[in-house]
Amino acid sequence: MYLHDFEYFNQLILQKSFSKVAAYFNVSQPTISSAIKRLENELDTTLVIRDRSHNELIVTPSGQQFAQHVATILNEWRVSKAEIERLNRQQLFFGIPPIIQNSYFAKIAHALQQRQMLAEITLVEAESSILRRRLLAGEIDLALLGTITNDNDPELSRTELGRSPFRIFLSKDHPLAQKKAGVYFADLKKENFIIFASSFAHTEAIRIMARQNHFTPKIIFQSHDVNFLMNMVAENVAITFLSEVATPNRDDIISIPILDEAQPMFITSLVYRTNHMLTPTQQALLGVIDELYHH
Amino acid sequence: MYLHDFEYFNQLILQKSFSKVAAYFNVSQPTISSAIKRLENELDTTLVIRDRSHNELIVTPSGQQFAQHVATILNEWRVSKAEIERLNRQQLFFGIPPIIQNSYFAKIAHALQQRQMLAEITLVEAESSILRRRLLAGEIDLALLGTITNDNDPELSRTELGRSPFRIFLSKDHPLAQKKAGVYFADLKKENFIIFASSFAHTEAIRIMARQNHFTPKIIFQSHDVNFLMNMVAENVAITFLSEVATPNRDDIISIPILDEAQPMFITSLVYRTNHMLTPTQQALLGVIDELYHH
DNA sequence: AAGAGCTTATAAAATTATTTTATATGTAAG
DNA sequence: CTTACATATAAAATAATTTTATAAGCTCTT
Repeated sequence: MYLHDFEYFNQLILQKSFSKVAAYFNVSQPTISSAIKRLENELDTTLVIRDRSHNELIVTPSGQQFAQHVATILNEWRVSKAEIERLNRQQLFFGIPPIIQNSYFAKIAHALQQRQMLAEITLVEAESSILRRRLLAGEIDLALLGTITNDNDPELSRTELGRSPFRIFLSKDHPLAQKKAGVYFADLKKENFIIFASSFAHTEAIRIMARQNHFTPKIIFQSHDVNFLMNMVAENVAITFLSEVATPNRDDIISIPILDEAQPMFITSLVYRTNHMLTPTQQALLGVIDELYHH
Repeated sequence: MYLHDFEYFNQLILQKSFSKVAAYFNVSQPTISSAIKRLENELDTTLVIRDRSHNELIVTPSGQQFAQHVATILNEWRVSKAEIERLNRQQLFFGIPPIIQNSYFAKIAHALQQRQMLAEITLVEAESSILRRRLLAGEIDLALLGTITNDNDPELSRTELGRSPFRIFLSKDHPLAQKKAGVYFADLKKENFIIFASSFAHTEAIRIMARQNHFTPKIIFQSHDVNFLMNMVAENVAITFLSEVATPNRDDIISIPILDEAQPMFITSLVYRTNHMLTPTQQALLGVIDELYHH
């Protein structure tokens, strides 16, 4: 039984055509026929029904069940290859979302440089939801993720590093800047918002606040760049809603808390695949991050 | 790349000897040599170091990492085969631990018989921890499990059906039988216990109570048979500690609650593999069980 | 209703890959 | 220095898959 047979079957389920799968793999059509027949013999079942009268391919319950397992097997095999390649190159792919990068990576990088570990780390900058997907696909080894729920994929191991509330960021000249004690979200009905679009957690958080308060905030602009966002805020064009970890180090912007009883929290977690073996470097990185967050 | 190569590698990690693995699979020794070399070429890495000076086999970090994935892949493949075989035979292997069987299976069986589903179900009677292992190995499809924690394996999907406290069961002639309101566990220091040994949840629960109360109960006998246990209790030989679901339908035995503030709960859950596809029969069974528990 | 066009199946030949056989090499122990 | 044990190597044998060529089933068209 060749591993190839699994690839063939997987594509057959996706493409529902023997000949298209053959074209896809640059093999002849009978190759696919015999591969599927091999699998059916091995499993002693019918995986697909070739309904030529309606020119369609019906996947039997066995076939559907098997497709699930095949997807797992092929993913595991691809993850192996990617993971071992990085292991050989002594490269750790470390995912970090922009918001967290802005606030934490300078510190993390400094600590890593002291330990001469920076060269082994390749930074992958992407939004948390994308990093999550790439972790599952084995493309990155370790990631910091920002979320607002505690949900976890079974294949991922997650350690919560901290949680911070969301705040309102506004120009020091904005009238609300005086309200150091904070504001209720409902008080922001008339405000212009500029929001951070590159984080599922942030867009989701603002959606939750909006629904709880039964109004739609006036969003005049969305940006994927926190710096640009902050510049706009400093110019008093609009206010923004960001997690506390995004607090910029500048004196023309004030942040005030939100006083609503129920509000989402921005959870920062360190995540890796459950069946990923941590190398010494990776364990050291975990230690560095743990220290930075907890001491 | 043959699937066989994964089996060879897996055994090599376990047996740490090329020739022993060859003997294990009834193939010649060079077969293993070349299989491992194939894998090493494919992954472009060294998986094992043949240290002939010390006559030992060292598994490299890549090899260890890969071994993890290989174990997953092979398990998935075996699960596929077992699962599809049952699917073809229209057989559902349903695991149930003795305690839960005693209290619930009569009702479940009755409901299933009404729906003419009993013939499709093969009952697997075993302790929860064994059922859990067999679920993971793909040997059974669905199980009721009794636990005292909410911990869950990532590969298993678990639905909590109910939780019940533990109680003390004693003869109607036992002095404590008058204490209908219940007793504190600490009051049982002088009592003779006979305990149910076939349930990790039960032995664990009594251990927890013992530790909390800083004493070791006087266990005069352990049994794997709840009926025998109850007969001993009826004879006033000893008292026992069981979850409420085990309550027998007989009038010579009294059960009283435990009054301790902190005490474990016996959680009954319905469990199946996350990537297991539910057949119509299985969905119907889920419905039956859900109805019995919640209505 | 016959043929074109599309899809999948079948069988034999060709190809490719793995396994065996036979042997070599390296190391420890006697 | 020889034996024993473990793994590697190379060529031959074997086994498996893939290709080629062709058939068969079905729909649609003319």
